[in-house]
Amino acid sequence: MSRPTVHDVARVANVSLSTVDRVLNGRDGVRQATQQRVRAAMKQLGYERDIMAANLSRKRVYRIHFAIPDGPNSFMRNLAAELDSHARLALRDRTEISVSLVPPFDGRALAADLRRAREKAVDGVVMVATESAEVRQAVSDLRGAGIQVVTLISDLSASARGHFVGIDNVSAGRTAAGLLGRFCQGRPGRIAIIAGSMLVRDHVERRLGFEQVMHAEFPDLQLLPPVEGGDEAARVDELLTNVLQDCRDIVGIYSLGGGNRGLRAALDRAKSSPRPLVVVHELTDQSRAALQDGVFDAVLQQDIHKEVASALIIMRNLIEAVPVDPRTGIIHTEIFLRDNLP
Amino acid sequence: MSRPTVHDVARVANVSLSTVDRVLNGRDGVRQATQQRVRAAMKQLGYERDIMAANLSRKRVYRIHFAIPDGPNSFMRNLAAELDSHARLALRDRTEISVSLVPPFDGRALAADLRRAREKAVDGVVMVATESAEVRQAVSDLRGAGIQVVTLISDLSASARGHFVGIDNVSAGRTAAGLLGRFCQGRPGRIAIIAGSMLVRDHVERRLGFEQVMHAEFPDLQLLPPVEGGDEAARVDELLTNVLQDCRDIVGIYSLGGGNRGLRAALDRAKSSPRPLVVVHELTDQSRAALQDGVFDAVLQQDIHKEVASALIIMRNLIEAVPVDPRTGIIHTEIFLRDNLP
DNA sequence: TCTTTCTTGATGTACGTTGGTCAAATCTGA
DNA sequence: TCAGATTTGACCAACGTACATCAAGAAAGA
Repeated sequence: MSRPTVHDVARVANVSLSTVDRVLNGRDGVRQATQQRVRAAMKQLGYERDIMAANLSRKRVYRIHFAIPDGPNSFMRNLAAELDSHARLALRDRTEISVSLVPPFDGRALAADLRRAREKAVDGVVMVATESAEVRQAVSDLRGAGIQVVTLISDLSASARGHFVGIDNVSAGRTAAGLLGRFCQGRPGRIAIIAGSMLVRDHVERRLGFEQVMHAEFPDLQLLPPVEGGDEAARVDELLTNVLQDCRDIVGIYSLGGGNRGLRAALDRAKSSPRPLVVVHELTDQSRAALQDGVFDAVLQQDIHKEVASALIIMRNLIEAVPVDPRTGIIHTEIFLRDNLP
Repeated sequence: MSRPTVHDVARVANVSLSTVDRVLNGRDGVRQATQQRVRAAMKQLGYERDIMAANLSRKRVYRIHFAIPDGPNSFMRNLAAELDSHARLALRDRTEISVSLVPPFDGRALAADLRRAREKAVDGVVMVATESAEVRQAVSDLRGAGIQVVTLISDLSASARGHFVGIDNVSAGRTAAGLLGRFCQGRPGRIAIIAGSMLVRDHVERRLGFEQVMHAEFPDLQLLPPVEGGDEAARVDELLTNVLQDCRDIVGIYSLGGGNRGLRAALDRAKSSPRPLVVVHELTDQSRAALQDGVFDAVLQQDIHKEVASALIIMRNLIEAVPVDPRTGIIHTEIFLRDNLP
């Protein structure tokens, strides 16, 4: 009726409890033939070790380290806050969370932090990745040391990470294009793209998806090459102001990174007419207000709370070598219009 | 360093282990004053009972019952399949899932199933609610018997349910209107609304949100009164065909329930030109194909997998009397265009 | 003061697992 | 066949909690 225990396995395999334990925990001193018997019994009974009892016994604590970008970017600030609130709750589940803030878009700094995590001998590392050879090396070292790695929000290419948690950024870019294209319907002109940095994969992928759909479905709209604002409001403001002065026929803007305060400031100053249609990422106080005021038309968002929760669940499963449902890591991109603001 | 245990509480409160146990588990025979001391010690130490150890000790199994609508509706079929796959995994967490399929839109049948669940003395019931006095009574009886209730996908009004898991349906309706309105830009005409039944709250709420935004923001578009297709393809086909024949100036259609196969059949037969813009709910094989073929323009979706996972987490917390983070139950409405199909 | 009732403490067993120790049984090789 | 190594079994204490029993102590009523 209820689930089988080691005792049941021992009885069926006709060995002692100790032997089952030896097989289960990979200790040596068990003959090959006996191991087979025990494993057969486990399979026959459908035995699964009771993780909770096991953890209780060995006083296990999962130690998980988060490496996330520092800086004024309000999205990352929210992420840090989210981690703080999770840290308290996670203790209930024997999970200890540490967080370090690393300089954004700086592969070397991230790699250094990963090395520190390896020395602290944590069980797992969750990071917002920056593309660089050093980072890929550091990740591979972590995995070599038996430490699980999950990328969050921004992925690493061809890396040996365990899993990625975040939205499908190519799809997000395509969505942005689908919306912007339809919203601009029958109004030919140019589209400006503002990114944070092409060193982070999420931005690269968003751009890719955006351009795919724009070229294929809305050939009337011409794309300007992306400008990189480093996710900083002041820089975005400056760059966009220049762009708006240079091109008077901008009908749409896609901002796929941070610094939306600067975006709005530039738009308010330019007072173009008709105003360009604007799709941005991340719902913050600024972007929400801009949506309500009709300055932005759509905001694409990822739910940080759910991302952190997913990352923790996946980490636990990876550490326990439990098969991970790939759907767990897929966070859907939410679309906010003025009408469905929460 | 590590979390405090009952032993620590006993020591600080200067009582025996037995007394702490009595207070913790609400057994009687402890003086008021002593109870205070113990509780104070728990607060001081930040003691939280180790649920895993507790469950191990008392051999607890969470028994959770799901009552979901039966019928050919592919959305509900997916839900049933999802529950099956969860049932296996949940055993790991000491959770036993039972499922019963009840006739859709039938308050009496649902209430009867809830009564059966009460007699089986499960720990919690998750249901897709149908509005009816009998259901409300049955829910109140369940809670009276100490059984937790969570509504899934469709809520109950003014009910004593513990929580709701699902999308914000008013917001979904508003989103549909925002999209449909913009897509129909500058093309005045009439909008048809197809619902399943006004006995389920999700449909009522979607309609409400849709009409709010349509009236406020797109006064050029006139709304036809909703037709009720019972989420059945054949009936939807028939009803919509009639509507399309009666009104030649339909520019948009919002289908907020099931039966999208019928919707598409009717559209294919009518061959209106220009074709009406269509927003529907739930991504199925049919709706996906229609999106790709350009017959549907947007599909709003809720992620059943995440909903079931959330419902289970919330149930566990309710049963354990752990405070529940209200965000856990909020599932975001996903929007699919042709460009971001997964 | 003595009995009765209420309150508290001490102790033990259990849950399913881990991780020991120690001795007994079994298998090697010479 | 015997020493030596290898494999196995029997047992125990722990993890943090639940739950039961019994006895000791305190408070209340007679």
